[in-house]
Amino acid sequence: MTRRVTIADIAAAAGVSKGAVSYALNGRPGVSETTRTKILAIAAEMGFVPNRAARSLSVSSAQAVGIALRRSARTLGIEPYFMELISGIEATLSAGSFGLTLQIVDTVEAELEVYRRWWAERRVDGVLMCDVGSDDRRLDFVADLGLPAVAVGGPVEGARLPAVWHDDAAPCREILEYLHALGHRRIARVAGFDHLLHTAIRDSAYADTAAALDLEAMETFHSDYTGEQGARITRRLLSSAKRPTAIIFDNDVMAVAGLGVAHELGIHVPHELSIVAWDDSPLCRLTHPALTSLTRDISAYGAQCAQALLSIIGAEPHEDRAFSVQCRPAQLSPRGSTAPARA
Amino acid sequence: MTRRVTIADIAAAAGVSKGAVSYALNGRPGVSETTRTKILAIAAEMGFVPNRAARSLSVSSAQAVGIALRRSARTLGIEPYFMELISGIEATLSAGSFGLTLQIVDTVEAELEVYRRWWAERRVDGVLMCDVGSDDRRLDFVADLGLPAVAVGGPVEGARLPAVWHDDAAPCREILEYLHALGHRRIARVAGFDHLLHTAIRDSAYADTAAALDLEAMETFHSDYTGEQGARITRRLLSSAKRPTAIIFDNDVMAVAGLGVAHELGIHVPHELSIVAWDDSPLCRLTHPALTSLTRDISAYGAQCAQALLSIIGAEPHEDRAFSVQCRPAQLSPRGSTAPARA
DNA sequence: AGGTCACGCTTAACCGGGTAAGTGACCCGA
DNA sequence: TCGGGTCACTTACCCGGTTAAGCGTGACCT
Repeated sequence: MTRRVTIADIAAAAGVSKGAVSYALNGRPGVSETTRTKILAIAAEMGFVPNRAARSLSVSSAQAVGIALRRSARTLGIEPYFMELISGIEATLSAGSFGLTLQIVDTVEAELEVYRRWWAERRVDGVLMCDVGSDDRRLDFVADLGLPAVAVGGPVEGARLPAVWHDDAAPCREILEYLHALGHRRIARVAGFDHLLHTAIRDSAYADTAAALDLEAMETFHSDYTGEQGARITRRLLSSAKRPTAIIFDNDVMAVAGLGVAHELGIHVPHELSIVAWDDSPLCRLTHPALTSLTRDISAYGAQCAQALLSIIGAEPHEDRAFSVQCRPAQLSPRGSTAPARA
Repeated sequence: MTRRVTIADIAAAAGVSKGAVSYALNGRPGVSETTRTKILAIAAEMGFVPNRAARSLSVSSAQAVGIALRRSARTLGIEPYFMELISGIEATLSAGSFGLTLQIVDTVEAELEVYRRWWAERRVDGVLMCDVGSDDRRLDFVADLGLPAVAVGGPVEGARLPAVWHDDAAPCREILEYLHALGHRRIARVAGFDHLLHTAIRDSAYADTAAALDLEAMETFHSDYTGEQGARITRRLLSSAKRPTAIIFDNDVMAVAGLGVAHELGIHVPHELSIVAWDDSPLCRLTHPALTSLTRDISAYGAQCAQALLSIIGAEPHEDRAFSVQCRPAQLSPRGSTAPARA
């Protein structure tokens, strides 16, 4: 294992100074084309890769972005959402030769502390914030810190921060009208954390749409996105006297759990109960019947978030430095879990 | 947003030199207790956090480890395994104030290139390698590179690298004997990638155990761990003339898909078909019936892997610098998806 | 009293790459 | 022929934290 090769080594080999090598490698003026080619050739031959720490120290940029996830290991593991998001983020970042630093935290305080440390240490150039809440402390915190950040979700009112989001209200209307057209009049919804912004948005979208349709019942129950909670709520719903003929779940995991409960109670899906899931992961196609769900390209979403962050960091050509980006809303993919309500 | 505070600022405020501040902050001898306390107080008051790049540059350590995942976004998303593993890894790392750098790659070549770059850039101090294959190019590659690494899985023969693994053979025997005791004589197995080391180990463990028992059939079909493949193979198995009475799946995702296929074909689980899954994620408890599965604590496993890596990096008290670590094998958790075979 | 040693601190160099300022050499126009 | 300008490169210092070496002071020993 030989010593790493530094620009000093290249300079020596090429018979020029460190400075010339630096200019040559960074494509800056200051060296002749002949010398540049020679230096590049030598650098390639010696397998030169610049030391990240040294570069960071002088240009003061980490060439990395951070993401702190505040969800339990179990939720993170089972929800395909996060890994797909990360994979999309990662693809964009590595295309721009940025690194991704990941940390899992317990509490908001811990999360804020991570941001503070990352920024003070200059370990990251910016962060992506998931699970945006309706009145999120983190937004002001990072803005005060001066830490470049993008909110993954929104829209964020009076934002001092750009957000990448999609319209959640339209798909809600779409689902409800679809179920209504199928003849469903008693509909329930198992929602996610009620403190999250998109939950609030969906809440009111459902309420508004329900009011406009002649529904007998449209109730919402908040949960924590876990299968256990999803199953528990579904079990209660399906055991009630006037049970709903359709249930909408705010994520795929709860929907699968709900389907399990229906099986357990001998309630046939879709003949006796229709099920709709948000977030069309492969999970929705695993079950029988396959779940009708709201499809969105989460990888692409992650990619857009990363793009937005790179843009405010300034690593990107900032022609389209749009402050907030709205993505294509989720599309309803009808599958086997929805059917006309029985008379 | 004021300028970052550096040790020079603290030195000025305390009326001492940069060197003294450094000694004080790092708990090294060279300053009196009085001065040390004073410096620490001033540093705390000014909110000092050392610049990571500067420290890395002088001590040449990145205080970060890397993990490159070579799986498609969809597999990563849906398999709870990875996120649980990462969460365990992360917990240990952040306890030692190490960062985790994540990258997703397509090919082995890309993965090797990532390792080379990370190490050359000194972006990481070591890496964790998942999905160890039976004749894995990566092992020699990183060893040649001199990049500290730990294999997540094993055991690796003639290893130049430590590995953290658990006995896969014993649980295989346990499953097969359990199913045999339940009266099953025609058993099938839907396995994972055949190039992976643990797949090979399980292959021979099943073969050996099957030979010792009076089984009518014990066939294995390799797949790619996706639900689609799992469903396809299960569909073929259950449509055959002499269909198995029990199927063992090498991961939870395929098991859930298999259960879906059984429902689809009107085959009752567990009365007509028993199902066993490896890797007991919450997914296995979501379905109805809940899946009998092999439980192991994946977070804890990840934590041990990270511990091993920190130990060879030298960041840990290396009392127990065991070269390879064997963990507690998976335990069978019987649930509703297994029952006595029908006569 | 003189020598020695430990302590507490400063100085200065170093890690490796970036970059402003400086220096010849050369060309060009007046 | 000389001033002015450009080109090609070197010099030197910067980033911020670490650390070997140096140095003055006081204590302790003989």
